Amino acid sequence: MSNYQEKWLEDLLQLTEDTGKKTEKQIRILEAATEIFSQKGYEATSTSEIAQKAGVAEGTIFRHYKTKRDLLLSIAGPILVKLAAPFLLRDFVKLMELPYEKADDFFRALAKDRFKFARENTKIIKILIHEVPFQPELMGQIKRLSSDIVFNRIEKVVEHFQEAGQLVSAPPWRIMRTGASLVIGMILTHLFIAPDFPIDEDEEIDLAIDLLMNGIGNRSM
Amino acid sequence: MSNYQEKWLEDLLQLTEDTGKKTEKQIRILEAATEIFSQKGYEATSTSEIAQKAGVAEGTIFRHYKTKRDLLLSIAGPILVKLAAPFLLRDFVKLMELPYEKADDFFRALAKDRFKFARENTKIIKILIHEVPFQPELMGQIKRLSSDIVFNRIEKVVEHFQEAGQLVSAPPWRIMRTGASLVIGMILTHLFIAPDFPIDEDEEIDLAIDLLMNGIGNRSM
DNA sequence: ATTAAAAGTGAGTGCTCACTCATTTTATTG
DNA sequence: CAATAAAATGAGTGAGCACTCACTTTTAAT
Repeated sequence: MSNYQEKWLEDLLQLTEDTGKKTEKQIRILEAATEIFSQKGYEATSTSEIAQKAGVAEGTIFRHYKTKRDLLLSIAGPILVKLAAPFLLRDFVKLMELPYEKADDFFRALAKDRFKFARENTKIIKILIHEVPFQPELMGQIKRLSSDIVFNRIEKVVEHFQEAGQLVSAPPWRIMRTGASLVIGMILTHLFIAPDFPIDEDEEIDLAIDLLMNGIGNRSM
Repeated sequence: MSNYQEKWLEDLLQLTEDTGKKTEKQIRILEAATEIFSQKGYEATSTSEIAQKAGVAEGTIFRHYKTKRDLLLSIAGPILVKLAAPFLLRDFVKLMELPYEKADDFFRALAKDRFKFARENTKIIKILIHEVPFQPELMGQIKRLSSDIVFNRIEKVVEHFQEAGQLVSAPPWRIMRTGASLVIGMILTHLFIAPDFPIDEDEEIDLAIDLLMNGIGNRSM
C-alpha cells in the first residue's frame, strides 16, 4: 500500500514525532537555546550562555549535541516539517477538495491553520527566517519540501478551482505566490512588526482573504 | 521656507550623498565587507577575512571604522535612506497625484522603481534583512522612516484614490499592507528564492499589479 | 625641498569561543 | 544492595577573535 516514492517523507515525519526520550536537562537546554537564538541570533549566542540559562554545565550540552550547529539543527529542522505538515498528508488533495466547495473557504482554512501554527512557534520561526539562508541543510530541506511537495499539491488545488471557474486563469504559481505573499505578509506583520496592534484574528484573516480574492480595486466600477 | 519639523530628514539625505571623500582602499574595504557579510552573515564574518579580501592590512579597517559594527552600519545605514528615498521628497504627495490618474499606474510606477532599486542593491538588502532585527540602530531608523514618513504619505495617496472611487473602502493600512506584501513577495521571489527563473520584469510587474487590483477570483462571476 | 598631517601597516594583546575529558553523580536492573 | 551504565560536571585547551599601537609610507600644502 505504501508509496515508496515518498519514503523519505515518512522518515521525516517520524523524525518529528518525539521518538527519543529526553532528559529534563536536555529539554531545558533546547528551551534556553531557542530563547537566546531567537533573541540574539545563532552566531552571536555562546554555548556558555545557553548552559547558564538552562542551569546546566557546559559539557552537558555537548553530551547531547555534538556541535553547536547540531543544537541549532535539532531545533530548526523539525519545525520545518511541522510547518509543511498540512501539505504532507498523503491524500491532501482529496481532503481539500471535498470539504471546500469555494476557493475562498480553502484559502481561509489554510491561512487560519498556519497563522495559529506560526503564533505557537514564533521564536523558532524567527530563528528559521534568520538562519535558513546560511545553513545549507535547512535550505536543502526547505527547497525539497516546498518545491517538490507543497508547490505540486497546491498547484493541483488551484487548477481544480480554475476548472471550476472560481479562479482567474493565470499560471498557478503566480496565483500561489500572490496568496502566499498576502498570508505571510499578514502573519509577519502581526507576529513581528506590530505584535501589540490589537486585532480580531478571524476577522483579520477574513478581510485579507477578501482582498486576495477581489483585489483592492473598487468593485462597483 | 524650510520645514523645520523635517530637519532630521534633510540631515539623513545629506548623509547619503557621498560627502566624505573615500580612499581607494576604503572603498575596497566596503566592497569586500558587503560581499562577505551578504554571503556568510555579519557575525560569522571576521575582520581579518575582510582585510584579506580587500587586499588591505587589518589595521586599515580600524583606521576608518572604529568597530566592526561601525563598518556594518556604514553599509546598512545609507541604504535604508535610499530605500525610502522616493517617499522622502517634500512634495511626494503632489508629485504622485498629478501624473497618475489611475491607482494602477501609481502602484505600478512605485513597484517598478523599487524593483529596480532592489535589483541594484541585492547584497546590501540581504544584509539588511538579516541584521535589522538585531541592530537597534537600524531598527529605530526603519521604524522612524517607515511609520512616520512612508506610511503617512502613502496613506494620503490611498485616501485620495479612495475618494476618487478607484479603491475599495477599507482601512488604508490594510490596503497598503496588501500592496506591500505583494510587491515585496514578488521582489524577494525573483532576487533570492528563484533568481534563475527567467522573466520579463515589466510584464511580471504588470501582472502582479493586476492581481493586486482585481484579485485572484474569477471576475466574470 | 621641507614639513606636517593623513593613510596604511602588521605584529602583538587579552579575551572569549566551541569543544574535551577525567572524574563524579544519578538512574537502572537483577 | 551491588554492579553497571548513563548522565552530568567544570576546569582546561588551543584557536581565533576584535581591536591596539608604534612605526612607515604617502599625500598635500607652503
